[in-house]
Order: sequence, then C-alpha cells, then structure tokens
Amino acid sequence: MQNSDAMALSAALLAAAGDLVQRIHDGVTARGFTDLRPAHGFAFARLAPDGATVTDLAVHLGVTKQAASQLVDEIVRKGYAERRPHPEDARARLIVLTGRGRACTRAAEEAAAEVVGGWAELLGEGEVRALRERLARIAPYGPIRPAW
Amino acid sequence: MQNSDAMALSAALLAAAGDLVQRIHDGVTARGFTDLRPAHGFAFARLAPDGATVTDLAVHLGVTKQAASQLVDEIVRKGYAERRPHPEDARARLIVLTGRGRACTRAAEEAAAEVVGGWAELLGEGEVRALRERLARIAPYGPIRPAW
DNA sequence: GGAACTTGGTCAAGCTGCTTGACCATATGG
DNA sequence: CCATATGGTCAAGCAGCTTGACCAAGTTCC
Repeated sequence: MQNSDAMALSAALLAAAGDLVQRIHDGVTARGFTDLRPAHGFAFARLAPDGATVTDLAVHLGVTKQAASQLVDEIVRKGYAERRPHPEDARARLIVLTGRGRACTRAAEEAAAEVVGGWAELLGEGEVRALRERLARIAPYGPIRPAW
Repeated sequence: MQNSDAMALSAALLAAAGDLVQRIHDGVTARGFTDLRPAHGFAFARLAPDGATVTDLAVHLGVTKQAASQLVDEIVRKGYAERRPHPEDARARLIVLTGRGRACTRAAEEAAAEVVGGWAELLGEGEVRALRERLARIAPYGPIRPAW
C-alpha cells in the first residue's frame, strides 16, 4: 500500500462525504426548508427519536453546551423545535421537534434516499449495500459532526 | 431501498470521513506539526505539486480569495510556505511550500497511510481497493473542502 | 499607442458561530 | 442539610469568514 494510494482513498472519501452533504442540503432547500444549514441536520438527527437535552446535543455535536443552546434558540425561533420541561429533572429541558421539524427530517431522509438511489444506479444495489457495511466497520464510532 | 438505509449509509460515510480527518490530524500533530489545523492540509494538497496562486487556492478551498490570502499569511508566518513573484504574470504571486511545508505534507501522507493500513487489516487490501474505486465513481468531482 | 475593461491581490470593516468564564437553580451523596 | 455535581443561561471575546473598496498589471479593441 503506497502512501499515494492512501491519499487517493482519503480524497475520494472526503469528496464523497462533501458531495453527499451538499446534495442533501440542496434537497432539503428544494423542499422548502430554506432557512437551515447542514449543521442543523446533525442536531435534528439527535432530536428526532425522543428529543434530547441541550447537554446531550452538545456532546452529540462535539461543541460546548453554550453553542448547542444557541443552536436550539435558533431552531426554536424558526419553529422547528420547542423546549419543554423535562419530565424527570426539573433543572433540564427536553428539546423536541415540532411538526415542522419532523417534516424537515423527512425531507432530509427523502433527499438522502435520492442521492443514494443515484449511487445504486451507478454501482448497483449490492455494491451500495457492501459500501455501507464496509464503511460501518471502518468507523463504527466516528464523530457525527466532522472536525474540520 | 428504504429511506432509513440511505440515512444509515450517509451516517456511516460521514462518520468515516470525520474519523479519517481526525486521525490524520492527530498523526500530523504527533509528528511535530502542532500549529496546524485540518483546513491547512487541504491547502497544502493544492500547493504541493507546483505551487498555486491565491486565487487558485481560493477556488480549490471554496472560499473567497481574501480568506485564502489570510490562510496563506498564516502558513507563511509559520514557515510552511513562501510567496514568490509569479514567473509569467507580474500581478500574481506563486505560493510554494518550503522544506518544512513539504515535510509536513509527507507527515500527512504517512498518517493517512497508517489509517488506511488499519482499514486494510480490518477489511483486507482488496476490499480497501474496491472501496476506493467505488467512492471515486460516486463523487469524481466532489468538493475538496466539505460544505458544512 | 491608448482607453476601457478584466483579473490577481490586498486592506478594512463587519458578521456569525464558536469559545471561555461567571452565575443560578436543581439534584445528589455524605 | 450542607457540600458538591450537574443542566442551563447570560455575557464577553475571538477566529475565520464575508462584503466592499481599492490598486497594479494584464487584455481587448479601436
């Protein structure tokens, strides 16, 4: 394995990831959610199942809780989420998606499915499935939000 | 192809990319280049072959030329590159890596080779090669610098 | 040749998303 | 219950980027 091969693979991986994020973001925008940035999508992914606290979100995103709190301010102000009292801890607040937030999450899933569907046409479904398995084995605990 | 499958593949791809960047950066730091961030690596990749102008670099990184110029200021100040008069255009300056800059580039290549070598142990060399080919087909013109 | 326009680069000012630091309210454990 | 830990916010500052203005050198066209 030459160093140049490693660099070629690295470049291909980063190009694919960058392209994916860009296309999903474009798809979300095209579906009418024009006031969001890709970073919000990473937050929605954590909030979607059952909501989360600001601190949970901060850990998930790899930022301080102050930064996470600001991001929550923004998506609350834009109507994608709301702060509720936490059912088990009076200090905490549970951040949950609104209907609009869930609709946006579905839009992101549709956009992702479109992109991946395009890959399936290029490579075939089996190859795409194999790609997913191999990537999952490479970085099972990789950061959700990239570090650069 | 379910939407959830597309999301799983997307998450795996982003996790792998984030993990890769983090590990390369750690490897570069461990080799003694402690005053750089991952973004600098993307610039070095463009400068390494024959140098580049500030405008070239800006296009490559997807930022304004003012931002690229600031980044060049920084790597020049830290001794990784220097500005030379452009041999064919008196308006332009050719930014070229210094010896230290080339040494850092080699360190990044070594670090990348280490990470990819780890993948080869997990998946086998053939699988890694297949991964590279498929990723290259997915996003042959993907952005060098991701958009989020 | 020279006027009009384009292109490479920098200077300056401003914004945004993040950080650190301080602080309050509630939980938790001796 | 008192001491400490934890969830959250407010405030100030910083780093990296943007827009806008400008100059020097190249290019086009008469």
